Amino acid sequence: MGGFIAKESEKFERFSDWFDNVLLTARIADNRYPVKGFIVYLENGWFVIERVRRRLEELLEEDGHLPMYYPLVATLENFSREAEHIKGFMGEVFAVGKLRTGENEAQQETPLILRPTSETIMYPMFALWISNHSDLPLKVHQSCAVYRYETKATRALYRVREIPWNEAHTAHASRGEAEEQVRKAVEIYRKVLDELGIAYLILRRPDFDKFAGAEYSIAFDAWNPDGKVNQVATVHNLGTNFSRVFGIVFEKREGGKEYAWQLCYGFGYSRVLAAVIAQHGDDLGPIFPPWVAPIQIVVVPIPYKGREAEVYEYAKRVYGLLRPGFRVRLDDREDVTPGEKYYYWERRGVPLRVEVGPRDVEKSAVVLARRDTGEKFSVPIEMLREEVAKVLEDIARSLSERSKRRLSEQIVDAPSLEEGARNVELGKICRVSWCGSEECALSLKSSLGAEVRGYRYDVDEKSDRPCIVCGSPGKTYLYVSRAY
RNA sequence: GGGGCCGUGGUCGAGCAUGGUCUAAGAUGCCUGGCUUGGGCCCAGGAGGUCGUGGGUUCAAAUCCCACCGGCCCCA
Repeated sequence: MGGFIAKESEKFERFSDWFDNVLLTARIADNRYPVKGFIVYLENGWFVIERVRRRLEELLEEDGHLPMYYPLVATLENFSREAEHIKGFMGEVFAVGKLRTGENEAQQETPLILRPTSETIMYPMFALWISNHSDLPLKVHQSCAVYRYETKATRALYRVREIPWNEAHTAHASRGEAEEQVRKAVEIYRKVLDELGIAYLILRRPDFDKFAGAEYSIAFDAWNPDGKVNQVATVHNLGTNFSRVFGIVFEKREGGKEYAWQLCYGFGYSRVLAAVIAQHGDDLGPIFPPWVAPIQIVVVPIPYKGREAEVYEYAKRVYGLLRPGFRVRLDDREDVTPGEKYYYWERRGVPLRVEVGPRDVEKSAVVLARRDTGEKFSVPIEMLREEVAKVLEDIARSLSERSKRRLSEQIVDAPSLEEGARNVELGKICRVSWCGSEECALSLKSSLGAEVRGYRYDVDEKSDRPCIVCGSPGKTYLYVSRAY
């Protein structure tokens, strides 16, 4: 009763081809839409995003974030208020205006811009709503799409021009309160990603790579089979940089006025979906963690000549038993062989298969087959529901563990620049000792040929080695890797 | 920002060098029927292509030239 042996050579060796293929055959996304950087999310991809969205929003709202929806467009004037912000984004904004329909129609008005992120759309409103300490904290969130005119090569889900995400924005009465919110935001994102079994590093970005207009930025970098890390979420402490230019001022309890302390943080749905596919998938296709799987269980009848009726009857019964509580599908197509059905659903990422044939009818049992390991085992029908629940849980757990293991295998300590450069070449995430100076971090970028992703936020990593660049005593470790 | 490669049914892909034999190979996927059914079986039949788009060269363009669109890769 052997299953298959999961292979991942294609995924690791030819990631690009593998990924594009999987998107289409597993009905996740279709990137043939004829506008660069825009894709169609198909039923399975969108299902996963919707599940993740609901869970994230639930956690945000438990923490007091109010759901709102802000306009897609902004005036160029508002967008330009914060100097660093506009510097960081100006090169990639979409402009919109009325389509000129006639030759002699007057020159069009100053174009509006499509949000590349919503600070400059939300904060003028914050200024209207916040006037005193009792108006704080203000926490809002929205799930929407933002638009960034990427000029580099785009890639479905990873680097797109229409980015589905959730963005949260908060305003607080003190620096300390804002700092506390940074920790809460990190916890919320961590929770969702952990539930998906995604393995990542939480890194504080070097100053030269922080969000345009932020005091500092924290990012979640997920590993990817091609060695380029995938930034799936970020948390930014804005300090009072934006409240100063948008006039978000509150009257303090003890009198006097103060600029509000602000945060913004974003969680990229399409990149999280990419991480789920890329980290958990194998050469056959994706393996969806059960709680986000569009179909969790597929029931495949194995009819034999002369015994079709009883097998189909039994399969229906099994299906009926699983229906309440599970997203289950009965594949009773009669002109397709069971083996073909196995492949069909495996390619679509269904985490668990239930096989029922004449042998099972006789024994009042079923065979469960795990998508992640290929393992098969027989379960008596009285135990069906509990066993299925247990196995699904175990699949989630083992996907998560396997992914964490992969991440730690991908991180390599580099004692020298040469070693580091070589490992970058091999698609590793290099951990290097660092003295803490901006110059040294900046120079790593060119000497290793990769992005400096920052140092650990959640773990205090003390370095006892000299800085890899300047040789002076190291303070902590920097992570350097190619990136999306 | 700089450089290179590529675009042929849904998907992959032969053909392009040396224009004509292309009424465009093959595979896979899809549809019909039969056979089979504990891992993609087999047999028979079928649908599906303005050769990315526009222009040019030519008696003749999938093939040569230009522009645009789209995709991939490398370097900053």
